[in-house]
Formats: sequence, structure tokens, C-alpha cells
Amino acid sequence: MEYNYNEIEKKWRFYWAENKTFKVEIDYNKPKFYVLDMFPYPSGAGLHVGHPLGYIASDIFSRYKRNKGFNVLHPMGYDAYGLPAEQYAIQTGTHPAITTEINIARYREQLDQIGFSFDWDREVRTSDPKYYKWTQWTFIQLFNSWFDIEIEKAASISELISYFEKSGNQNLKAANSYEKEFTAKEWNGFSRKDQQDVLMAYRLAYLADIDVNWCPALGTVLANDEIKDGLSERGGHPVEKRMMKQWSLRISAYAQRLLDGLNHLEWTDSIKEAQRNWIGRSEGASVNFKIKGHEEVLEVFTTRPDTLFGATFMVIAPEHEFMDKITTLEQKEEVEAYVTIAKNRSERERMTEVKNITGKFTGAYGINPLTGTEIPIWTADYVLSGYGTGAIMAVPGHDSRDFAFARHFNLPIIQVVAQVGEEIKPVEEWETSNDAKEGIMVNSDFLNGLDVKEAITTTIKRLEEIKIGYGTINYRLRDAIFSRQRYWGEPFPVYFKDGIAEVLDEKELPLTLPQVDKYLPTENGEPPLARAENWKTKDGYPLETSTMPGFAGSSAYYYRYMDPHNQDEYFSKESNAYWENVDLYMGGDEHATGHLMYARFWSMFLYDLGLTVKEEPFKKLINQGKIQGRSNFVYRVNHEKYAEYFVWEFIKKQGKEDEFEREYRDGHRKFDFYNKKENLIIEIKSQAKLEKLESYYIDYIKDTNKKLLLIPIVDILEFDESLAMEIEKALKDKNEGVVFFNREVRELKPLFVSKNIKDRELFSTPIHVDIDFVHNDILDIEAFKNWREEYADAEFILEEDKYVCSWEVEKMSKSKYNVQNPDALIEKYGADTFRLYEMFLGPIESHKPWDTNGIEGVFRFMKKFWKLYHPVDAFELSEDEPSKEEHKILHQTIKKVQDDIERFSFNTTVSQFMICTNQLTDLKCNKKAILEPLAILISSFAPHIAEELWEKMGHGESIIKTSFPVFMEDYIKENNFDYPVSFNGKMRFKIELPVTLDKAAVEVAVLASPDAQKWLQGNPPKKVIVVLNRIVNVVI
RNA sequence: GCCCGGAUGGUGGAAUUGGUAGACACGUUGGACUUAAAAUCCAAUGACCAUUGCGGUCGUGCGGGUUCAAGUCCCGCUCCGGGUACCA
Repeated sequence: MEYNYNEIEKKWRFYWAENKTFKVEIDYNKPKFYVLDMFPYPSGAGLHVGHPLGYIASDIFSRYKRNKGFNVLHPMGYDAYGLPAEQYAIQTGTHPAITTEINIARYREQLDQIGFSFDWDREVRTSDPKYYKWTQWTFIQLFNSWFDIEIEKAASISELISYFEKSGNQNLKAANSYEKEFTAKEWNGFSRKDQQDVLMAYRLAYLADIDVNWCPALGTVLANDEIKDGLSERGGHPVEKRMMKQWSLRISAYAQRLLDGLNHLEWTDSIKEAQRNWIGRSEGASVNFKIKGHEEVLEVFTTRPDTLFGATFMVIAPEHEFMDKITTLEQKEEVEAYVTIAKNRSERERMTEVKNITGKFTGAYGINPLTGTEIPIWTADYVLSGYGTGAIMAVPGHDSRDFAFARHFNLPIIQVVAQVGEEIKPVEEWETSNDAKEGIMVNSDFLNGLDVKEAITTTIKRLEEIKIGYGTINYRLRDAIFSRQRYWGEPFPVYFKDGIAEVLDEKELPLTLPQVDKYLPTENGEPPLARAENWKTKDGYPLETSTMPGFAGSSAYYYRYMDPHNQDEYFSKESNAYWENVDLYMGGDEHATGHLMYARFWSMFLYDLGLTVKEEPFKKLINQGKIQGRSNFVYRVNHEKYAEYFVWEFIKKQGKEDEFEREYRDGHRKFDFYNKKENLIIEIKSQAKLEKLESYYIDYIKDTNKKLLLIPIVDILEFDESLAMEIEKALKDKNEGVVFFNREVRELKPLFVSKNIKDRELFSTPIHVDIDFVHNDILDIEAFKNWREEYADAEFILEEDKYVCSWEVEKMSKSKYNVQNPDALIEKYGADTFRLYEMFLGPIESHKPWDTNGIEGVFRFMKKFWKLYHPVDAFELSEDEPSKEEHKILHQTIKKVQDDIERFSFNTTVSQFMICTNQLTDLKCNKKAILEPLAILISSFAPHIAEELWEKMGHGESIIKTSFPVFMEDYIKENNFDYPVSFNGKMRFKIELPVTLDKAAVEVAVLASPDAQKWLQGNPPKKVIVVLNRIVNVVI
């Protein structure tokens, strides 16, 4: 009986859907397990083989966990908002919802084909009003919350208001962007507008002026990576910096919690490291510098307060608010010019010109608070307005950028830290600054002799005593801009009343996305939603016209899956108490600092609201590697080069390479070959070119009295005796000033040369060929000819009757003709083989090229596996008691499969299935006692075939409902162990000994063996190491 | 520059705690079956030397080290991939 995968797989797909086999509900009798995939954006291209990699892995784990007795939540949905659909809408007028719907249908079809165990009843889509109602709802909660630093938690705005009413903001510890202080009395005297403005600076979702990349031509704000060389990536329009009112989320308030939380997560170190760097915590001090002749003090942040005695100048960002105030009249013109330039420099320019040191002296002086010294204040764009206070104290002796700046502008440098045992050199001789955060303080008054660490704490203490500074912590993490000037996203539940932003009542949610006539900004640059008719509240107040960004919908979808149809709540308390959070999250590491950061923030906020039982959303994270493309290349011959090569080879063959000169130059003229002795030039060109240049050649020959042989390329490629004779004749001809022609008009056909043909690289260039025409790097010539009209009559230079292509690993992309989509493979081999093969490719985390060559082997295995159950062409299992050996094979496999799945080593699991199948085949084993548990083992990898066999074995329920076989140590216990015996660490022979022997007995037995005698040659060993049931090493 | 990851046969990869390097596959070669092909099965397959057999030497990017024993640990590099960017 044949392994008819198509029929089997169709049957079980239908069965699973029909019986809702994977539907899951809260079940207090079972432990829960939540397996989640990063949900996909449904693009128009559909899935390629890279997408399912993670899905297959998580599906295997889900199925395995179910067999292990867990109640597994394994949902899937769609990140359905996104730019491509909007872009398509702009071009075609098709509503993005329609495009998205079509794409989702295609995704679903493809996903279903692979046999995933998703509970589709829990599907969510971010663009579904029933879903984004809760995205909007969360926004309202963020808007109505502030962050209390005292308790490190979000709290309600109404509490904040009563606090202000009682105590003002002077002693309040809150994450905010409000700079002034006020008393309760002042607060109570503020107008409503003023009060709201203050509150806005405390909200977790707040409106603020943000410097953005505005592209006037596109009428939109662009992300940094949408800008290439100062122009928009799409369309190449100019981009300018512009202040715009944008919604932001105060994620920075959670910096410390986001940092601390990492310690308890089972994520890869690299992702955790990336998040730590992104958060960028630095400990240091805030120090106030008086400015000579001004009342204002300049606050700086430094991680090295210990080096205060080495601060010889200050630098403030060109955007700094004091800029205008402190710049002196004499410097004004120069400084203003500099600031204008600095502000307009794009990020990219700044990046490429890092080594370009620029800056201007403002004319003002700061006063070093410890020494009283006056130090100049400069402005330079290496100081960023967005980090710290936008101002620094420069310590050129111990900071490389300050050092470079000081050298460039000839500013003083003072050494204040010395390395232990270092010979003190005058700073003038230094080539670099000494940035090391260790050493002993020098030239630093009361700090002298302290080490750096002590000096830092001592300095901070002193600063705090004299009230000019304090120890503090700075984070690099910036608040997240939450507005997008786009159509296809969640509308903000916000309206404006008398210029004050207010949120809608929760009862009015969802605020659905309105229809618009075009998906473009309005003529005066407003976002597309401004085109909607009646985009107002029912009281007539205008609604916010921006929409939310992609991460809005994807930051808490994992909670919605717990209770996806709840109309009254985001998700019920009960469902969250049961499912808690995601136990295993599978997805790409490209989301390290985006999605994974926002989702954690969002999750922490919901936790603060008391909605969830866990602060962190994803306990364990596995990053599946990207599947890269494996491109194939054919070598297209450059006819002219090839012909020249050919002639040169001919000349060499005649032994005349000394007589000829290649690439002969006469003045500005260049010819292919020149024979000095015979005064003969040989020029090879296409027929057309030769004809065009004919008169030019004739004139040249007349002037120089040389002989010229013009050969069209075609003649050479169809090289025969006559051409050889022609060259001979030309060489012998004594007439000067002649031109030899050889004319017979024929057409050049495209010519391709196989990879290993000698000197191929001299006359051909590689071009991508569709991988569909290439099997094991051998080109299917007929298919290639049919690919394109221009190749229809192509010719090929073969090696051993084959055309061999070269290959390279590249990104999978249409333009490289290396895209593999799963449908064709599933059609050809079935979903089970496909699943197995994707896993067999290599470790789940590593990036690897897709190569279909190996899939045949997996397919062969599947057929072999099927044959175990169908030994004589029909399903037949024997009830006989298995042999000891058969038991051993089974239990070795149980152990290996279990261990490997637990450590996500799926490629080695597949190997074990192969080993097991090979061994059982060799034993001609078709015993039910072995093959029944084996079907369960493989069911998480190849569910269709497993279900089919399971049913044939007489089971009435899906194999997913059964239990994973129990591993029994006794079955794999051996009486003997085959000891590898090494001499000086090199394995020489093996000896089988009872496992019960102790070390001494093993040593005796080994040394007594004839093999050992041979190596010892009568000498006693220096030492013998015995590791029981592992290895013996003899040192001689 | 900094941070992270990686480098093992012709190819993908295995070796989980320092203990038999190359499991399992692909590919290749030879053979069986067949009128033939496909499919299937069997054998060989790291390199080099030896070959009548037994064997031997080298070998996990490079150079050192620790150890009875190193792909695995330590030190110093090279190359490749990814992230990040004047973060005070």
C-alpha cells in the first residue's frame, strides 16, 4: 500500500476542522501551557518557506505538551494593519480592508495546508473593531494614568489632581516632562487649559512637540529607516526636521522595571543584551554649573563626577534652550550660523561625518563648582539635546570625544586619573585620552589618592552637601512616538475641545475607522482621516486625525487570545488567572528592541492596572533563525571576450604567444592582438561594429601600412579550419596596408558556459537563474530555454554533458529567483515531509540557507516509516512480544525525542526518527507494542501520517488526546559497555567489558588485552585514567 | 568604534556535563533489480600515505596555553553575519 500523503493529509485536515480537535478551554484539571507565535502581517506575497519555520517548531512543542498532559493554548491571528495595504490603496483605490481580507484568506489557506494545531476559534485581527476597541481602551487608560516613581507604578490621573490640589508638584516624584514647580495655591489658580497642559506632561499617553522627519511631498512623517541620504526611500523626496504635535507613550518611566525584569526571563542573552543597551542605564551625577554673568545655572549629567577637577570646558547642544541667552554679541553671528547648519544636518549626515569635529565658542563661561575656575562654554553637535540635559562638562583627559574636541580647538587638558604604576607623561604627549574607569585620582584636591569608584561617591556626597548636584541615573530609552499620519491604523479615541485633548467615553468605543475618498494626506498636509466626512464627536468636536502605529495592536494581543470574544472586558480575570502569560514565545530576533520592548511595557502597564497576574508577558523566548535563499547562477558568455580568449588560446597552441601582443595600444587606439614581426593587427568585434568602423580601419591602415585582420565574433565561435588558414595567410602576406575581411552575416546566439569550464571567469558573467530550473545544481536546459524568449535558442558549453550552476546564499527575494513557496513542496512531498524537512535543516535558532536538495531524503524516510506499518503492501501489525533489542530501540527513541524537544533541538529529533526507523526496518519489526508508541512520538512532527496510522490501529480519537509514551530506563540498560581505549588521548581500539566492573578491574582488563599489549610494547603505562562507562585513557 | 552571534567533510549539520570528531541526511562513486528508466536495495565516501592484508599520519578558521584528554575551557588574533551609533 502506497504512502498516499495527499489523501491522508486532506482527510485529517478535514477531520481536525470538523471536530475542532484543537479547541481549548480553561480546564482546572490540567496544567496550562501557552505557546505563541509572533502573529504575521499578511502580505500579498503569501508565505514563503521562511515563515513556517517558527510555526512548525511551536506547533511541535504544542502537540508534544498536549501529549504530556498539558492544556495548551496555541492561537494564531493577524497583525492586519500595515503600510503595504495602505500603499496599495493609494495606488489602486482598493480599500486596505479588502486587500487585507484577501491576503488573510491566502495565508489561512497556506497555514491550513501545513497542519497546524491552532485553535482558530480564538483568531484575532488587529484591524477588527471588536479587537481594536481594546487597543483604544488601553490608550484611554494610558491617557488617564501617570507614573509614580515612589512606588514605581502607574496610578490614576485623578489621584494626581487631588495631590496637586493639596500639595502642588514640588515634592512629587513622578515621571514627567514638566519643568516648572508650582504650589497647591498656584495650581488651584490655574485656568482649566493651563491645568490640562500641566497634566498632559504627566500622562503616560501624552501629546508633545516632537522633532520629526517630515516629508512635505508625501505629506507624512518618516521613520529613520525610511530615509536614505536625506531623501525619502520611496519617491526620493526631500525630508526636513519639523516640530509636530505627536502622541507619545511614556515608556521611559518604565526603564528601570524593563531593565530589572530581564533578569528573570528565559530569553537569549543577545536579546536581553540588546534590550539592556537600548534602555541604556547610566549611573552618574547631575551637577549645576553657574554661568558667569547670568542667573541661570547650567545643569549637566556626567557618569564621571570624579573627574570634575579635569573639566576644562563645557559643551551644550545646538538646540539647547540657553543657546540664545548665553551667546555673547561678538560670537552671535558665527554661533547662529553654526546652529542653523547643525540643526539641519540629517541623522545620516551626522553619522557619516562622525569624525568631522565641529563647534563654536558661545563667548560664555561656566564656573567649575569645585575649583571656581572659569571654563568656556562651547556648542557642538556631538552633544545631543535629547540625552541627559543636552549639556556636558568636558573632561578631555578622560573622554575620547572631549579629547578630540580639545585637541582640535586647542583647549586645555588636565589629567586627573592615573593608572597604578603609570609613568606620568605630560598631556601634550598623549595620543588618546584615558577613558578607563579605574585608577587613582591626581590633581583633584580632596579626591587625590582615592580610586575612581571611591572618588565618584565622595564627589557626589560633596555635591549634595553643598547643594550643587546629586547622584542620579539616566536612561537612553526614549518615549515612543505613537502617532502616524496614515489611514490604515487604529483611530485615536480622542477629540479636541477648545484646544484641549480629551478622550472619548469608554462607552463610545470602538471608534471605527471612517471611509475616505482617498488614502492620501489633504492638500494642506493633514492626515488622511481629515478627509472623512463628519470626523467629529456627536457634540461636534473634531476628532484626532492621526492613527496609531503598528505596535499598538501587537503589544497586548497575547492577552486577548485568552478571552478573544469578550465584549465587556479586554479579557476576563478568570481567563488571565488561568493562562497567566506566554510560556513559550516563538519569533524573529528582529523584534528585539521594537515589539518585545513595547509589549513588555504594555504588559507592565496592564499589570499596574490590576488586570493581569503577571508583569512580564513572555516567559521563554525562542528566536527562530531566518531562512535565507540559495540562489543559482548560470554564466553568460560575453561573446567578444570569449572570441578573443579563443584566438589567444589558438595562438598559444601554435606556440606563437611571444610574437603577439595582447591589448595592443597605438596612441589612443586599442586593438586585440598585434604581431610585430609581421606587422599584423587582429581585431575581433561584432559584425555590426566591424561594419560601422570599416572606413575608420581602412584609413588607419593606409596611414600606418600595417596589416589588419578583422574577424567577426561569429566566425570564431564557429571556429573551423578555414579560419585558422585565414590567420596563417594573413601572417604570411607580405603586402602592407591591407585589410582582410571575412564576411558572412550570421546572428549571435546567447551562450552559457558551465561552472567548471576552464577560464570561465575570463569571458563570462554570472546571472541569477530561477531555482526551479536547477536540480542539485544541474540546469534543466529545456526549462531554461522556455523561461524567456531571448533564451529560446541559447547555446551551452557543457561539462560531462551537464550544465553545472554555481550557487550562493542570499536574501530570499523575487528578484534573485530564489524564493521557495511552500505550496509546491507540499504538493510534491506532503505537509508532513515539509514539516520534518524544515526542522531537519538545522538548529531552530540559526540562520540557514534553504536548500531543497535534502528534502528527498526526508521523503524517503517517510515512505520507509510508512512501510514499517505496511510490511506486505497492507497495514499489518503483529501482536508478538517485542525482543529486548526492539524495546531498547523504542526507549532510546522515547528518551531522545523527549530530551530533544524539551531543549528545542528538533533537527536531532528528526535524525533519531530516521535512526529508529532504519533499525526497526533492519529487524523487520512490525510489532504493535513498538510501533504504536512510535506513532505518538512522531505525531507532533508529522501529525497527518500519525493520525492515519493511529486510526488504523483501531483508535477512535485523535492521537493528540493520547499520552506520551513513558520512558523506562530498564529497557536501555546494558550488561556490557564497549570501552573506547585511548593512548595519550588518541582512540586506538575498543573493548567490551561488563558495566559492573569497577575502575581497577577495568584497568586490569584493558591492560591485559592483546591490543593494549601491542601499544605498550612491554613498557608499563605511566598512568591509566578510567571514567566508568565512558572512556579509558592510557598514558605512555 | 562598541555589543552580540558564528566558523566542523563536496553540502546541511551531529557531538547535551572536557571523554570514541564527522551521528543523521544530501551529493558523488560502484553494484543489484530492470529490455530501459524511475523507484527500491546493497557497498564505499574527511584528507593524505600505505595497500597483499594489517595499518599509519594529519585533521573542527589561525597562533599559543591549561589538561591524562580540548570542536568544547583560557589568552591573543583572522574572517563572516547581525545589532547599535557622537548616550556624556
